[in-house]
Amino acid sequence: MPELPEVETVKNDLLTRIKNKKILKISKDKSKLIKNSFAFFKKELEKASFLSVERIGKLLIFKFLNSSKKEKYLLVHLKMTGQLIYCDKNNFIAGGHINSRAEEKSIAKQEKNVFCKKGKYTHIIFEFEDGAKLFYNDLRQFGYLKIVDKKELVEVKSKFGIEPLQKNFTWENFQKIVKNKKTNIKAFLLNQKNIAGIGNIYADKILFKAGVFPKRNLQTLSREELKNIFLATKSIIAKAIKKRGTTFSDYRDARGKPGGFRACLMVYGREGKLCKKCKKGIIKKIKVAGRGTRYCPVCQK
DNA sequence: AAGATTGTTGCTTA
DNA sequence: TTAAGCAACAATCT
Repeated sequence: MPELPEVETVKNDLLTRIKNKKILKISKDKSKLIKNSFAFFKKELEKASFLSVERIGKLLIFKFLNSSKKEKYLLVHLKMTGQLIYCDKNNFIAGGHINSRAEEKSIAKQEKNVFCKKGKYTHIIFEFEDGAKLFYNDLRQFGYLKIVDKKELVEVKSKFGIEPLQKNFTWENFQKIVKNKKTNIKAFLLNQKNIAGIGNIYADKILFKAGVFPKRNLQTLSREELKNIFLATKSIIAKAIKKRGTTFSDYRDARGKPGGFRACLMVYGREGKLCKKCKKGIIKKIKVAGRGTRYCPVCQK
């Protein structure tokens, strides 16, 4: 599932490829993913160009000027299974050439649900002036696209907490957010109003690294445990971005490629297996904050 | 074939 | 008033 590192990777991939390119045409299969009317969506975006691509939490923000030269923003949330796949006019999925049916098939086999052409789960296609295309694919169709103005953007942005890789994510600020909260640590990490961008996979990974049991209440955590969680958050998010994100099932970057962080997962998806760290504990799966949660009973107290 | 999957919202309760 | 917790929702796979 795309969380901060995955969305950051998509953002960076797209930025270099679509910035300032004129959008000629937008077509759709299912418009329910678009939260504006499709007529409005087309009218605003066709003949415009994306001036920048930004990210806050797990949300992508594409800035553009509409035909009246008003600054507008396209918000894209990939939720669980959304993908933005960029493909140039020669059918290069950026980073790899698809030039034969056989090759395409073999790639589709290894990486199901990735398309250099319109596929079963392609819902929206952006066509650019140079013949390149951007595919929005979404198997479960939980994601959304929405055009907003500056006022609404500010409103949306204000709901996010601190970004783990920004300067203001300091030990002091972290302690401030924790203060007076009464929930368990996993729910705290998942809440986008506290820290922006952490999802289920990275929350489990952070708590494993910090050696903290996910159900622990914030107020019972020692200063040292909190500091370990703070440091683990920083280092894990940074490392995951370096590895271009985690692919568990559906996530792909804008080049259609899986992320490289999966091998680094210590608990997610490893229930019933021996803990890689202590080699004693068997990874357990429980429910915390309504989410499947994996932990090592030996390493996490 | 029911249950699991996760990110987010909105409702209820404390 | 605010936060915590929980159900609901989206569509598909096992």
